[in-house]
Amino acid sequence: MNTYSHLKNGGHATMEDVARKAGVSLKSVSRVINREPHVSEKLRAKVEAAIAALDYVPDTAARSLAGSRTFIIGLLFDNPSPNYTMKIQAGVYRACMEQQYHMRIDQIDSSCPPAELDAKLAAILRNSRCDGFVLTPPLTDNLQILDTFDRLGVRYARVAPDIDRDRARGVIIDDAEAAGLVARHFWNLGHRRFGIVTGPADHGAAHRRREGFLQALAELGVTEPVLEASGGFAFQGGIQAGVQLVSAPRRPTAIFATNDDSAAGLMVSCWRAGITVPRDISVCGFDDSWVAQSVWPYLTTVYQPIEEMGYAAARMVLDRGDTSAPASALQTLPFHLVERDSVTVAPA
Amino acid sequence: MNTYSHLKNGGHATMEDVARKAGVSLKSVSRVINREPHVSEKLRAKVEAAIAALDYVPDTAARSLAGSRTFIIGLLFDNPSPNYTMKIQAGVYRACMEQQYHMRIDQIDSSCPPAELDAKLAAILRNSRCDGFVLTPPLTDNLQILDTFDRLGVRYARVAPDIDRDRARGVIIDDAEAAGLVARHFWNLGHRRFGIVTGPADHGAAHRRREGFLQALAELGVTEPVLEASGGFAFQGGIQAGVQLVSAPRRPTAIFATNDDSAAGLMVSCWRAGITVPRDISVCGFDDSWVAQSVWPYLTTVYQPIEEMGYAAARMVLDRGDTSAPASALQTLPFHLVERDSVTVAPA
DNA sequence: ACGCCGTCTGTCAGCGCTGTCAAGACTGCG
DNA sequence: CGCAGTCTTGACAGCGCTGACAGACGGCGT
Repeated sequence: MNTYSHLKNGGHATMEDVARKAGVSLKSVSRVINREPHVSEKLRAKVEAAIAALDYVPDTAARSLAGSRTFIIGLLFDNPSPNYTMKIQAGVYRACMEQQYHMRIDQIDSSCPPAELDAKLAAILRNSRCDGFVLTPPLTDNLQILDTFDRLGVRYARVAPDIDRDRARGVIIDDAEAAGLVARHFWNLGHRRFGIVTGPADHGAAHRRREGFLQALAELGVTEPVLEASGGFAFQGGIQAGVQLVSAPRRPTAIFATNDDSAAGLMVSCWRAGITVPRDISVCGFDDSWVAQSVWPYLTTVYQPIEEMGYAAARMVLDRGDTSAPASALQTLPFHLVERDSVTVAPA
Repeated sequence: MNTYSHLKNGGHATMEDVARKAGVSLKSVSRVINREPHVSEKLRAKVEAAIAALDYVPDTAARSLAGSRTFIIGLLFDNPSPNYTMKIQAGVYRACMEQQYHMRIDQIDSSCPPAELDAKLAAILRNSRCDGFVLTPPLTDNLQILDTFDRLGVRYARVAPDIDRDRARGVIIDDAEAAGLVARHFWNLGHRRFGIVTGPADHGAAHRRREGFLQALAELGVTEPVLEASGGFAFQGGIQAGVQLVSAPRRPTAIFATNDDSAAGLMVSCWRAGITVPRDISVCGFDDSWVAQSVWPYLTTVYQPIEEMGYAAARMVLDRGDTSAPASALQTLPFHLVERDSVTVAPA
């Protein structure tokens, strides 16, 4: 004998219950729920009161069966980093909740042969049609996926797009500017000899971070060449890069590792070479990922609003009504430096 | 002018198309799809041929609207560790794909006040009714959730349950046995003085790992007391535990950190104290998480089949038909030792 | 021969909602 | 005062599928 025993349906109010209670037609309830125009204030109030009274929640299955929307947005990823993916996911999830949407998740191995990728894409598009997709790196820059979506008129937003940036909606941060911030931070602490652990050659963000760092340094008047070593955005790569950097004749006093994983590896190399971080060398990472606080000393790093990027991308997919923004708008989100323990003043 | 232009629906075959093509009734197609009994081989073959020919995929929304199933299973988590959660999620996802199910994800903050938790649960149960849930730690052992689900007759499976283990379906590993394996591994390498970094006091698995380690050591004939320090399953805690362990008068030569994060912290303490891992001290972790390969030396650790646990739990929720197994069956999955670089023979 | 039961197949009414269409209530204007 | 145009509301037919039910058929016992 529960509160809802007056309802035919097993405990769940339906739109019909709401309509009856409010004394209006089914369609009017539907209009209120979908925020359609041309609904009088009075009617809206009545319906909303009835909805609240009955604790009514529209049935997604029925809505998508009857209407043209599916109330699902898909998150496509192919990222080995669980931290990154989880954060994006949390953001997308939050956006979905706000709009009564569901989130679907699909992993795609973008390194597989084109034919296989095609099949996988077709399966995703067919099995559960979504109202839109959020693309995360490296899928963000996969032309095959982009072309397929554009050809089929599928709605999507890109997280951290690199190539062809204004091809579609996307969310980015200003990597070059962030790297410049690191450069100036080092400089202000008195550092004058610099090193950088670069990322994968074909990775757009990695490229922009390097450029930004180098250019800021040049603007600061640094003439001594910056030592470079490739870390491939990986822990192991960071170790190897560290070995090179640390044994250089004129050793840098400050090294910018372009992501946290390689920064962690770099620090290991320092330890092994008997160099104390940050006393002898300052190390700055990028991402503020989980690993930044799983190393010692805790990593000074650039915070990237990854969850916010997921959120923003999802909103771009969701906000269909908003025709004011062009379909290819790029949104730039703020970053900031997280000062922890791996960076300090230059040694005397 | 695409391949499917003969279909009324926009490119997607419906059950009606299949029925017409196979020359059978709608209901017969439905029977084949749902693997209902009393379907002749001949009819099944015809229908399956038509399904294949039309590339037909049943519409989930329609199925759940018409039938009693929703084709959604929910994954409830409240775990700060993205690694763990991602792995569980991958397993659940795989199980869902196999059965044409969707996966829903909901984060619940189990530390919030009971009233709030109740509200959150009600919202989840109401907003998108699921056919069942997978509960991950620490939700697994949350009595309020368990009670609510049992009272409402909601189907669920528990990942790594601790208390009240045979209250419902669940997937576990034998933590005590795994810890024993570590103990014997140390022993076989000649270690005779041991330490352990324990986990949170109220954490069942942490407790069992400690017990298993201690008991195996006792069985091996170790009489010297095992040094203990609490690491709370965290990096920072591992550092602190390491400080204690490392400065002990009769320093252990082998330390079992009951999870990888605390093992990473422990190793940091070793470095800082001028102790080389594994030359001076062998360190073994537990979980084989991401961090195990983000430290140097790479961590020897116990692999826990986390993704498999998610998969198995999801299967328990999905396999409704299988009445052969009791509703409270526990499934125990295998683990194994991953030998990397942080454990070696005892120093002379 | 008959009825009974078990197997196989089909008919049909919705599930809860939205899109379409149309009607009623206004408004402004000639 | 009448008419077109706009705003507001409602009636109704499905969306694609499943559950309940009924009919057809063959083998069995009596």
